[in-house]
Amino acid sequence: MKGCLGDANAYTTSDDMELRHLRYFVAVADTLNFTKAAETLHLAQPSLTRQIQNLEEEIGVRLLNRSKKHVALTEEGRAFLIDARRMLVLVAESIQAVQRLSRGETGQLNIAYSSNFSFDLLPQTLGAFRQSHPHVALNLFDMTPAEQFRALEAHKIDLGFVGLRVSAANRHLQWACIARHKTVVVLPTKHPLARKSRIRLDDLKSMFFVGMSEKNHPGFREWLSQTCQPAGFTPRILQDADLEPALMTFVAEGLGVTLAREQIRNLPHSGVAFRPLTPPVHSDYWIAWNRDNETTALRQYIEVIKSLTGAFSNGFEKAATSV
Amino acid sequence: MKGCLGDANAYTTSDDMELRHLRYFVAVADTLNFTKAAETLHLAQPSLTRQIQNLEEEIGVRLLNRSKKHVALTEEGRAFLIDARRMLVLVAESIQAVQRLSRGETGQLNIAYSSNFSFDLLPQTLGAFRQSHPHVALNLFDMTPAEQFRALEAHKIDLGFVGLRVSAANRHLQWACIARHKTVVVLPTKHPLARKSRIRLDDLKSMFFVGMSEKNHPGFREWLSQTCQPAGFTPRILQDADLEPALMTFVAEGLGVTLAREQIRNLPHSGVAFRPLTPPVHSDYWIAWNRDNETTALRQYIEVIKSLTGAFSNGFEKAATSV
DNA sequence: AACCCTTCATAGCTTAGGGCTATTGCAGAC
DNA sequence: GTCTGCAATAGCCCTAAGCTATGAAGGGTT
Repeated sequence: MKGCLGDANAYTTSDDMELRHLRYFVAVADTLNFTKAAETLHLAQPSLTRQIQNLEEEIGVRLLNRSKKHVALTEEGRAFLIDARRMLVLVAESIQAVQRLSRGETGQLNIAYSSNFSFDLLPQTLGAFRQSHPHVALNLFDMTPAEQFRALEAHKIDLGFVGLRVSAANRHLQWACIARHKTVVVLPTKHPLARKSRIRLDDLKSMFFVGMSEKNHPGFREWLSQTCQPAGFTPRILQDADLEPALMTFVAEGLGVTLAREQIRNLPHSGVAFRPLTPPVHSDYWIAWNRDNETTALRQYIEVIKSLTGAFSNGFEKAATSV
Repeated sequence: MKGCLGDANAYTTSDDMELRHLRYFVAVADTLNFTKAAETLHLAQPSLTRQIQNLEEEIGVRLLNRSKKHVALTEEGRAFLIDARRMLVLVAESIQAVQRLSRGETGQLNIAYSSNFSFDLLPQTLGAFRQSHPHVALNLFDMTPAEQFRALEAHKIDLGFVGLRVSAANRHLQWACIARHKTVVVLPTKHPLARKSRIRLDDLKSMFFVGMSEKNHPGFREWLSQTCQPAGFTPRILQDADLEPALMTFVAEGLGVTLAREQIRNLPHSGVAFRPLTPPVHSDYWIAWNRDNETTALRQYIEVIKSLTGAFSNGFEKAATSV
């Protein structure tokens, strides 16, 4: 695969043949007339003659039989012509392919999301992007946020719908806030506070909390603390849940209350009540990707996401996208 | 396939990309280090830097991310690297293929012969050639001499075991005499002359002859006349045969006598006798090929033929091969 | 035969650009 | 901070690709 440095044979395959020679040779072979070929190449005939001579000398094989008056391909010339055409086609196609790639028209996007927190933005953005970029392959992966961060670091995915922004994360990460969700209090139905239709943060000051494990949901504790900070307390977390269903169970069993995005209501639940906060508190939803992995397709997908989110919650993404 | 002259897109696929750019790019991609890549290319680093810049500018796509200190491939770079390697491999392989072709190691040989005149030289030469040139494809075609001449003219075959040399033929033909056969008189068994064990040409002066049709065996009449000329007569041909079996039948039926190579005895015959001439008369056996079609493989096959024929009948081929 | 036309090869000049050296500028490492 | 490693830039040189002019050799025409 590499340079074949030590190989004596590789040396015979002359290193100063160039595509120019192939282009010229094909032109001559097409017309079997140096003068006409030179014209179509916008070239003087002696230059062409010389280059073809160089080519033949280079590979050590006579490709053309020139009798004054008639030019004909030799057997070798016929064989080489086929290959020369193939090479030129391959060159042109490769360039076009890479250009399409750089325009975001082709490529792959590996996207991770958390199924536990299904929200309708993902399919919506995928649909819109697929329409404008039909030749980009979209590969979806269901991962916990922690898995997403690892996959981002290992370059296994290009974009993660991670939810919470993590301050301590890999500094190569790029972030964008794509939604702002209402935060709700999750508490047992038989909890005294459940009788109130709206709950103040302050009401939660002395409560025990159930949290999401750092192992699966990095940033949850930090987010919870920051959310409660305006009320002047730090939530005391008694128990961690690995996944959202466990969180619901723990709350139902009275191990504590918690805060979550209002989408958590979509999860199946029993014995659990949801109450809005008053005044309302919002939680930003973030996506993350690798700064050094900014494919055009990725950038354009993020643009699609932004334009869609901007449509239903305008005004905040300017601040959000700034790192 | 051709130049795609009118196509606007073809213009974007820049015409001054060269294999050099690919070689350099692959080197850089291999090491991800301009300085080291330049070394392995026996090149100064600034030159390499410039060429890679040119390449990127040329195709309009950033292939490498250079942060001072680290060089990395972009998505586009990864894609292009694969193609670049493919192209360079194709170039090297094409050159080697055409070189093998020019050394006669590969290729095709289309060879025609006349089955009616099977003589052991053809299989013998094929066997020897196959051993020294195992990768040359040998295609055999059974044709009458006339068909061979037409096929030679149409470049459908590369070499014909035509037998008789034809003076009026295509002037692009090249000839070689590869054997000298004894000429025998073919006559009915009940013919008075059949009682003699040896016949003088002179004995045939007043006979009627059976010949081979010009349509299938061009040159036969000429050969017959020239053979009889030393005896001072021109054979009178009453009847032409299209193929050798018919010739035998005609002779057996008493339509006339004829002359032929002694190999004609190998054909099934009844009512026909063969008698040597005294003094002995010889007939040269010729092969023919196109002067403008002299593949190396063909040339080497002819060499094999000559060396084999030279082994059992030395001395005559010098004169014979001269046109 | 004389002539012209076509076409490839050669000679010699010009110049673009590929390569070189020297240097800068930046980012990590110590 | 200083040192080191490495890519980019600046500016010069010289190879070689391109040009014009000319030669030479067939083929066709008169």
